[in-house]
Amino acid sequence: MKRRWEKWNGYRRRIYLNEVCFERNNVLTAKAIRQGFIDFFKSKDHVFIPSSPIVLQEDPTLLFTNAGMNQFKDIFLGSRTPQAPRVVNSQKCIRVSGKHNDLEEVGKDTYHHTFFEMLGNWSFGDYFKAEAITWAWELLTKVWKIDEHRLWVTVFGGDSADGLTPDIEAESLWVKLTRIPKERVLRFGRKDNFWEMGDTGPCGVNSEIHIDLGKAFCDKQHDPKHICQVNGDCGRFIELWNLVFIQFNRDDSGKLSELPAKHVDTGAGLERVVAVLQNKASNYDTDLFSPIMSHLTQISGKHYTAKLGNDNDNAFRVIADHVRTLTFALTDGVTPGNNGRGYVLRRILRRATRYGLKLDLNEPFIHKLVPTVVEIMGEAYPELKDRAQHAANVIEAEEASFGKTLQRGMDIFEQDVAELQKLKSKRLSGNKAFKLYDTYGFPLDLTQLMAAERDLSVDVEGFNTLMEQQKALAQASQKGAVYQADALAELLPATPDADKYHTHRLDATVVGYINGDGYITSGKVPPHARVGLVLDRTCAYAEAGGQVGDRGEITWDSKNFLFEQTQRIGSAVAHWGATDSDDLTVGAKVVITISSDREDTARHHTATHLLQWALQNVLGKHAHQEGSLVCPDYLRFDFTHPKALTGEELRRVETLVNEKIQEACPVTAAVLPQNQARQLGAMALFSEKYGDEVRVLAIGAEHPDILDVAFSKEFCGGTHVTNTRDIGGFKIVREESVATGVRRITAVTGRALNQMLSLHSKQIEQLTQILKTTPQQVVDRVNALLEENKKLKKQLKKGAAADLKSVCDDLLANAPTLGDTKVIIGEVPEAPLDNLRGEIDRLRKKAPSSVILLANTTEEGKVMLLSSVTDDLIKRGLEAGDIVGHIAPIVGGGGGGRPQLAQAGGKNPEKLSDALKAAEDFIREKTGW
RNA sequence: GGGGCCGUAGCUCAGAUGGGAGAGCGACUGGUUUGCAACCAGUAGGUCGUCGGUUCGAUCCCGAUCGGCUCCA
Repeated sequence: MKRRWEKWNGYRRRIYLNEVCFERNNVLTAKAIRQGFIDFFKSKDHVFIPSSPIVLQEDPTLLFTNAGMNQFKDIFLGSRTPQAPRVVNSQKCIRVSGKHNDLEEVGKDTYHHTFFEMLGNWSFGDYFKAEAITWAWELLTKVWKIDEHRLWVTVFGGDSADGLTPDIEAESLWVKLTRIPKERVLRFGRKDNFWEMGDTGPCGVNSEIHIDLGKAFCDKQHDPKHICQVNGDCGRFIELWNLVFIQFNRDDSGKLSELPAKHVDTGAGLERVVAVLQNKASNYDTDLFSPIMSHLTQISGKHYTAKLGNDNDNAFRVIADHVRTLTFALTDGVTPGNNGRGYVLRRILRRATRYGLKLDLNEPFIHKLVPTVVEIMGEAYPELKDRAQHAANVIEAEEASFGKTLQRGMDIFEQDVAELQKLKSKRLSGNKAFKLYDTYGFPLDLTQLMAAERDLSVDVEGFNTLMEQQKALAQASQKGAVYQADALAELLPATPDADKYHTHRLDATVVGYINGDGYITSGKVPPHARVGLVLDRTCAYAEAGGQVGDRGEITWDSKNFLFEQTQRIGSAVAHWGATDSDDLTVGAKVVITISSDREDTARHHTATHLLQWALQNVLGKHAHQEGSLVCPDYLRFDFTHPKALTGEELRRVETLVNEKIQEACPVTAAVLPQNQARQLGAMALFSEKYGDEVRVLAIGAEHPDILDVAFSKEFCGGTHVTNTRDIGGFKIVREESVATGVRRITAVTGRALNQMLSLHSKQIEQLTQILKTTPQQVVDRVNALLEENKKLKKQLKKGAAADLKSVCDDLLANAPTLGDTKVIIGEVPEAPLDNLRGEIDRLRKKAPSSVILLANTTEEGKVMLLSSVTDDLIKRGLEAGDIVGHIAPIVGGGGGGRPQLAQAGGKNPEKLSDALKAAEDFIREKTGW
C-alpha cells in the first residue's frame, strides 16, 4: 500500500512539475497559440468564424469535416456569398476514412491524428498571394519567433498535362517580401503543390512552409539510401502551413478555366505548430495531450515514456488520440451505430478499448477521460462543455457493450478450440477466425493472441481471402449512386420564398422544371410525369429542419398541377408533382395554393418546441434535441437522455406542454445575427451549421423586441402557429430508444389527436357493446372473461379426459390378443394431443406388450392418428412410424415419428374405418400372426 | 448500400432430419434455517419476434417484415 502511494505521489509530482515548467519558461500554451493565430488575423481585418460542426448535414459526400475549407466549399463554388471577404477560423477536423485516412497511422509516430484542429485564414475574392505570404511569414517569425533559418518553402513547379507553368509569381514574392533566401524556396510538382477539392471543382496551386527540426528528428537514419529533405518523407522536415491559391475550376473533361474571383485558403495544423513552439519532439508531449496522458497514467498505473515502437507508449498515444475524436464527434451529435459515421465512431472506440487491454485496462475507462478533453479544449469549443456528460454516457455504454461482444467472442473461441482438440488439430481455420470477426465482431489479433496462448496457430491467409471476398461483394453491390444535386443546384435560379411564413396562396410564374434529364427552361411540361416545378417565387415550405415540405396545387386556367413534396435544391425550391393537363408551359402565370394540412404541421412544430422546453424542465438541461420530424400527422422528437423515461416523467412532460397550450402563449419569430441569438440563449442543433443571420422562434413573448422574456427560444426556420392555444392539445403516443443515449418521443396534437381520440372511443364503444358493459368496467370484464376462459378450458380438458379414458378402457377390454400382445385399435372422441399421448402412456402401462392406434376426427374435418408400439414388438420389426406411414395415405395425409410413438394426419375422415382396417392387416402381416 | 448471426419463461440461455417446449437464476406457496448468491418440497409463468407460404402437422423448412448484434462499403 505504501509503495502504491509513493508511485501515486510520483505521478502527481511529475504532472505538477510539467505545469510549472510551462509557466516558468514562459512557453506559449496551446490555447494562447490558437487565440494568437485568430487575433493576428483579426488585426489584419479578418472576421472570426466559429468552427463548423464535425459533420456537415448538407454534404453527404463527406463523412466528417476533414479540412478547414469544408464549410466554405459553396463560397468557392460561387453558390453562396461570403459574410466577409476575409475570415479566420480554427476548425475541428476528423480524418478517418476516404482519401485522408490516418487511422492506421495513429500511435506509431508523433504527429498523425484522427482528430486535429486546423487554423486557417481565408480570402474570398479579396487579397491573394502577396498578403498571404507576407502574413504567414510575419506570424511565424515575428509573432511566434520561429528561427527563420529553419524554415523552407515550396512552390508549384508546373505541369505540362495541365499546361501550367511554374508559379514564378509566388517564388519571387517569397524572395521579395520575406527574408527567406532563394535556395530555400523549392519547386515541386502537382502531387505536392497543386491542390484540388475533388476530381472537379475549384483548385489552384499552393505554397507550403516546412520546418527543419534538425537531424535528430530523422526517423530513417538506418536507411542508407535516405536523404533528409523537404517532402523527403522523414520526421526531420515537417509541413507547417499550406497556402492554397484558388484560381481555377476543373470541369468534367478535366480542363481548367479561370475562376471569376481568386481566393486564398490556408491551413496550419494546430498540433504541429504547438509542438514546434513548445519545442516538443512530439505532438503528444504538448499541453494539448499531456493532461490526457497524465490522467491515463492515473487510471492505468502505467507510465508513458514517449518512445516510438514501444507497445505501451503506442497504446497511450492511440487512446489519447481516439478519446479526442470520440468526444468531439459525440458532442456534435454523431452516435455510434452500424453504418456510416456511426460505424466509424464505433470502430474508433473499439480500437481504443483494445489498446486499453494492452495497458491492462479491462473495464470501461475511456469515458473517464472525457472531462480532461473538455478541460483542454472546452473553452475554444463551448459545445464540448454543454454535452460532455452525454458524450461520457454514450462512451461508457459503448464500452460496456463491446465488453459483451468480446466475452461472447471468447466463448465461441472456446467452443472452436474444443472442436479442434477433438480433431487433434493445431490450426484454427481461416473460416472460423473470419466468422468470429465478421459475425461476432471479435478482432483477429485477439483470436491470434488467444490461439498462441494455447499453442495453436491461425490460418491468416484463409482469413484474408475471405476478407477480400467480403470487400469485393460490398463494392460490387454499390450502385452507381452519383450525387448530382450539387451540379443541378448550380443550374437552378434562386427562389424567393419568404412568403411561406405569411400566406398559403401566391401568384407566380413557371420558370422551369426538373426531370430525369436535368433542368428544362422552355416548352411544355410533359403531362403525367413526375417533375420538380420551379417558380419565380413561392409560398411553399421546402423540407428542412425536420419539417416536411408542403403539399398543394398550382393552378392556371382552371387546370392544376398537384405537388406532394417541396424540396430545396441549392437556393431553388422545387415543387414535385404532376399534372394531367398538356398545356402547362414554362412562362405560364399560375397561382400556388398550399394544402390546409400545413396548419397541422405548424401545430406539431410549435408543440415540438414546447416538448423540448418541457423535457429540459423535467429531465434536466442535458435533454437536447438530436433530430426531429414534423409532419401533418404527428411529431417525432429525438433527444439525448441516458435511460427510458418513467411513466411519471412522461405524464409531467405532457402536463407541462398542455398547460402552456392552455395559457395561450404568443409565438413570435425574429431574424437576428447569430451571435446575438446565441446571447439570448436560443437553442441550436449541434449538428447544424447556421448562417450569419438566423431566425429565432420564441414562445411567450408578445413582440420580437422583447424576445428575452420568452421561455422557449430556438433557432428555427419552420412554420408555426401564432399562439400556443391553436395547438389544441398534446399527447405522447410513444417513447422509445433510437441509439445509445438517445430517446425518441412521438406525439400528436390538434386534428391528429382528435382523430386518435375518436378512434379510441369508437374502439371502446365496440368493446362495451360486445361485452355488454360500461366503459368503466371494460377492464374488469375482460379480466373476468380471461379467468373464466382458463377455468373452462381446464374443466373441458378434464371432461374430455374422462370421456377419452372410458372409450380407451373399452377399447382395451375388447382388444384382440395376438400371442401376448394386445392390439388396441379404435376411434376416440376429439381431444387435445396432450390427452391422447397421456392415454397412450396409460394403456402401455396396462398392456406391457401392445400396439396401439388411436384415431379421431377434428372439428375442421381432419383426421388425427396416433400410434404406439412397445419395445418387444419393435425388436420384431414393427414400428409405430411404419404403421402411421402405411395408413396415412388412405386418409389423404402422411405422417411419421419415432418407433415408439408416431403421429399422422389426414384430410378424409370418411376413409378412417378403411385406414383402421388396413392398419390391422399391416400389423398382422408384419408380425406374422 | 451489401453480407453474416440472433430473436424460445421476468433474466441468462439450451433444444430437435418437421411429430411430446426445457434448464439455471428470479417470482410465488409451504417447510427448514439464520455466516456471505442459504437449503428442501411444490406452484405459476410461453401465440418459441410478427405476418404469410409449404405440410396431415411448423418453434424448426421457405418468403416477407420488425428489432438487436456484427463485418464490409
